[in-house]
Amino acid sequence: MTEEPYDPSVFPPFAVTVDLVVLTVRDGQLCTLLVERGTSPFEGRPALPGGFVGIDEDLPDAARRELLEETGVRVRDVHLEQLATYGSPRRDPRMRVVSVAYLALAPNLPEPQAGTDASEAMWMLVERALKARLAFDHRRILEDAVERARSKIEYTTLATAFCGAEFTITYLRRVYEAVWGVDLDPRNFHRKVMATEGFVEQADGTVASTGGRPAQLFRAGPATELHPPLVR
Amino acid sequence: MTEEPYDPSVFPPFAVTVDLVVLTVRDGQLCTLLVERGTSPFEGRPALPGGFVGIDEDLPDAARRELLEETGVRVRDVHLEQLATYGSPRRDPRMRVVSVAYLALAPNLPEPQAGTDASEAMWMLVERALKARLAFDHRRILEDAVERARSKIEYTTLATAFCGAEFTITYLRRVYEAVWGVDLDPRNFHRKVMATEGFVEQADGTVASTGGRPAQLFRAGPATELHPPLVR
DNA sequence: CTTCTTCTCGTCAGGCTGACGAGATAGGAT
DNA sequence: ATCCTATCTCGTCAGCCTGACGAGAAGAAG
Repeated sequence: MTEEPYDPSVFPPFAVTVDLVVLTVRDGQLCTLLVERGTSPFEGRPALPGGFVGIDEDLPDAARRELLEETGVRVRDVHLEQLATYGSPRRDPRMRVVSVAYLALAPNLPEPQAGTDASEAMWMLVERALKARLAFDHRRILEDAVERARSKIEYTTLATAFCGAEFTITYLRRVYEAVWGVDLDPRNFHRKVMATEGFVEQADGTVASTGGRPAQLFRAGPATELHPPLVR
Repeated sequence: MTEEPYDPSVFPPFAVTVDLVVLTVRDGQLCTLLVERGTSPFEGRPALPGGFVGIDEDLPDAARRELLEETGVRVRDVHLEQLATYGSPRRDPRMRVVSVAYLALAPNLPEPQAGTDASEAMWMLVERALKARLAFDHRRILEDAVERARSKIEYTTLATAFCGAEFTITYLRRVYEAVWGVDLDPRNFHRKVMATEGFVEQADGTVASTGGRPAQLFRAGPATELHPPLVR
């Protein structure tokens, strides 16, 4: 059952696609980017952005390209990582498709602009998207993505990927609260973040106000893992 | 760039394979299963077991089939999970291949038997395999698999997948020591495992000896996650 | 019976966490 | 100007968990 080289007839031809779960925090709530399908199957249903991988295109490149085409977002600004691969024989009724799903974590992005390729893209609350009738097996992919994000911010500094270049400790806390769906004690959270070396580092501009005492601004630090982790 | 249905010419044809990283602990050392390639490219080099996915075959089924064909191991006895997907355009010089890698954790298995399909399979110390010149990008896949296994036994009960049906706490500790490459304090490890509800449960047969006081036998318990985790 | 080995149970100091008090520093109302 | 309110930041304290390690229990070997 090993490979016979150079004869394409011996291996079955698959289509390979990438699907993207783009997560962000808008107004303190976890949102994901969806597009409305314009063609059969699942016409009119919301779906994850994605598309076919070119025959000479690397998988992460395909993910970056789709992200740019469908949302106008450059990957420079977002964290992108492979999530998992979904290849059930009947997940696409037309043909055998294996889809490599990617997870993107982005800071609060503007609403997709009409008139661009991204005009059909929209942000939806994750909570609502999980109840919607998504195309293909995209609901399952979204579930897996959210669970991945929830656990990864426990033991890595990835929560800063949801923030802009500079942010306050409170904003970082709201990210955790949105992703985990819980309330955290502001004082303990502050202590914990400041005690973790390399998680955040102080930015010069030291203030920003929301009605109370101004908060100091921070940047993401060089650390990538949290020892010990921030537990849910 | 969206899909044009029913016309196979619009999407590029890929070959899809599964590759398997089978890890086990033999003689207190972490080992992986390799096969020697009999054909070009990389003829004669050690490689991960694997092969093409059938056009109507689900990905986990293909992994189970390859595992059985190349090692004689039934998946009933092992833990199998998807690791990641590797699809660099030039990872196989013959054609465009996307490989879905699976990670299998198995209890101490017998040496593959000569005369079977698995006759070319062999166990190799992971440490040594990582220095060997593996075929394709299999070294990278093996690195990722080992790192996955190392971190997963921190916060899940998966270490029991390396044990047989019944085992001692000491054997479980040796699994951790082999996978992590560290020494653990037997007394603290024992306390920690016993304090984690559902990690292990006592088996009736209460003894087994290795020169000192007999140890009690345990089975894997119903828990799947460790709260709090066992830290490296 | 003595010695050796390994398993199992305890002890104790130090660190981390959750719960919560309280001062610091701003804007807005009177 | 002064008070009020909201938020940020720093402290306190008891309780749990961890690492380091002592010591008895239970068998094998000589």
